Amino acid sequence: MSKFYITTAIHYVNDDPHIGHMYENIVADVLARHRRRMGDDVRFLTGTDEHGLKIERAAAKEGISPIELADRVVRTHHDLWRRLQISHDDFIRTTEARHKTAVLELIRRIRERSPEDIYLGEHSGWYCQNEETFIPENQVRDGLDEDGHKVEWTTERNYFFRLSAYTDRLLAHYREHPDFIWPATRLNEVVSFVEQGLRDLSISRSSLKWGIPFPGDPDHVIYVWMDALTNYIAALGFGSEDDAQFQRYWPADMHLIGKDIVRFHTVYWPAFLMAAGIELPKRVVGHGFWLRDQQKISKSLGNVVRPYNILDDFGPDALRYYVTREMVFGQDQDYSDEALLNRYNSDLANDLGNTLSRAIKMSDSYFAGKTPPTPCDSNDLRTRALEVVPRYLRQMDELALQRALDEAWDLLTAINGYIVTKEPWKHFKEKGPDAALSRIIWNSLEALRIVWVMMAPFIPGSSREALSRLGAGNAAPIDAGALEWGLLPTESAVMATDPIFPRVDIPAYIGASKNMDKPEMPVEPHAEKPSEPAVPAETPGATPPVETTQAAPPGVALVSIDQFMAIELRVADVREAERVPKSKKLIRLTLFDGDGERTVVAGIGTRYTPEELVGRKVVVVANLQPAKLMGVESKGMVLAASIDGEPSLVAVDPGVPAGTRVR
RNA sequence: CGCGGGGUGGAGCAGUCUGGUAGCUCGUUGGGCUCAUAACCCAAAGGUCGCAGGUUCAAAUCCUGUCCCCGCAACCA
Repeated sequence: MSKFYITTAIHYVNDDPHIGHMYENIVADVLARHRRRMGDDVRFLTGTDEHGLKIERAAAKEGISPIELADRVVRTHHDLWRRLQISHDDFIRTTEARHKTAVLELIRRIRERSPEDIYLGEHSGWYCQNEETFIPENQVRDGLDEDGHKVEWTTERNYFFRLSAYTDRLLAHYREHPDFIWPATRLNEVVSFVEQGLRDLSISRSSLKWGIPFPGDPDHVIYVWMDALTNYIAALGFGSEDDAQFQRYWPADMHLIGKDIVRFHTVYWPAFLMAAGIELPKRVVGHGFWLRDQQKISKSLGNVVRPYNILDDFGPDALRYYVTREMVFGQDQDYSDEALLNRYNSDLANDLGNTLSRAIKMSDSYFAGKTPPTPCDSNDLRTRALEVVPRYLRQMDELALQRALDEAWDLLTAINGYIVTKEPWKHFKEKGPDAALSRIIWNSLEALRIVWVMMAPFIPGSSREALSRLGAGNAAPIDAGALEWGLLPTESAVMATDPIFPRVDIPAYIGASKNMDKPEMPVEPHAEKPSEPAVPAETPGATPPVETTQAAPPGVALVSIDQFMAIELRVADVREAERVPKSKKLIRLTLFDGDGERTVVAGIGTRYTPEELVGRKVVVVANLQPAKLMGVESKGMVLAASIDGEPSLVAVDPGVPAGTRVR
């Protein structure tokens, strides 16, 4: 029996899981269920990443400890995976003792085996006193971070991993293991990244407290990737007294992750393992993203998809089927409830469910509530099944889930065709339930049984139910053997009951739940959601988008009239306007504000042309801290309403002279 | 020359690596059936595969150029 160890990324507990996380776990689950049924000794791991600044600060904001926050969010993760029938064998949290043990052991081994590879060095960056942390370069503007706090160029002593020493070894590994990274386009990206040469990696922070203390230097905690990635071996008991599972299951057969974190899994992680003398995972698979209206999902766009309503109303299998059927594995795909429901109606209700109903109904009425007495071992359906099943298995092995489903449909469609051709209802009227009719119905049911067995990893709950209704037995194993032709028992009770996938009236459903797939619908309503602060771009585990901070909703923080008056808003005339070279949406405006001219750069180029701006009156924030954008100094800011990123300038009546105060 | 993805019948996509009658799902139209969930079956209409060159007996597929769209990054003060 071969083993199969598959992992998802560990999801960051700053928020409830969205469609991207669900997709990842569903795909991993489909693969895990498939391998299990093919007889492999499967180990399926998922979990949560709980350390880091983002959690630390979100917890502080709520006045609770980080672990309390993590505990709470983890509950919703568990809840969701249970509802989606994710069959993981283990769930790891980076705050668990076993995880800490493993991380410390990994570092110990690296130091023992490659003493030069972890060293104390200096890390320089923009440090914010107020937040006690380094701010990524792209969040620093003009000496201020995103929240307007002052930052200083600071040097901190950190522990480093000598990643630079692994360039050649990594490249050699990619060459010798072309399957290491999937799909191939990702491999190319990684190779070209590594070929540019690698820089050493900072693996500790003294400014951060919520993490694992660095061994031998408790002023530091272990930073991000050295912590997070280790979960894959920590869950197997690496570094503990009982590492039997590690011996058994490592190296992982597949790390399933989002395409955004492929680099960390194919560069950092293998380098760490090489340094420690541990075998490398066999394969890293980067899946695509779910988009919303062709756009990346992000909180600031307000388009985070959490189809909990679909789960409530249609159960896990509608969602499981949709995400695996609709997405070409590895590529991006647009999500919509409507597309999901169309799939549900046309595939699950009309094809899968309806065919089940019609076959069962006939067996029920022609053969007294049972499967027919006469089986059949040679016919068109059997021939088709014998062709389809091996193709299906091949597609499953190649991660072509969509095509595997296509194969199942090939047989399913053949069943409908077979029934129409044989016209069993006519046969019954003319000749009654004879052996010929028995064979026709039995063949249909048997082919259906195989279809539903093929569907089992994708829609396990419905498959179990369908097989039971078919008379295949409640407890019949859904294993590799179940894909053989001829297993349906004769004269076994069938259940002709309600449709397994009732059709849905899509316009009515969508009309009735306007906000159905709109954002922010948690599994369980939280009393209060932490609005998380900006985060370093390198967020491990959090699959798709690194979500950006959204401005607080109205009514959260009140400002006094004095505070408001401190902002000087003025009417200004646009005297000149031109696009900032090479920029997409920046326009450089020369404004007359009553006193003199000033240059303001505005990000309105997607909506306005320079020509139409000249001569307009705009409202400008006159006393804003200047900032440099694309090399152009901007002294102020033009007010505009923004609809989905499309700006619309705030206007005043034409007669208002430049310089007039706005309030 | 920043990095990457994409442009294929009305919609959404596969096919491109390994050139050889352009395929799938949905939708549309006509017919059939009545066992089934207004389901199912058959048939038809509908595409010069973004554009222009080139290689070739043959190009959606290979090469060159070009236009457009979308992510990331840079620039949303």
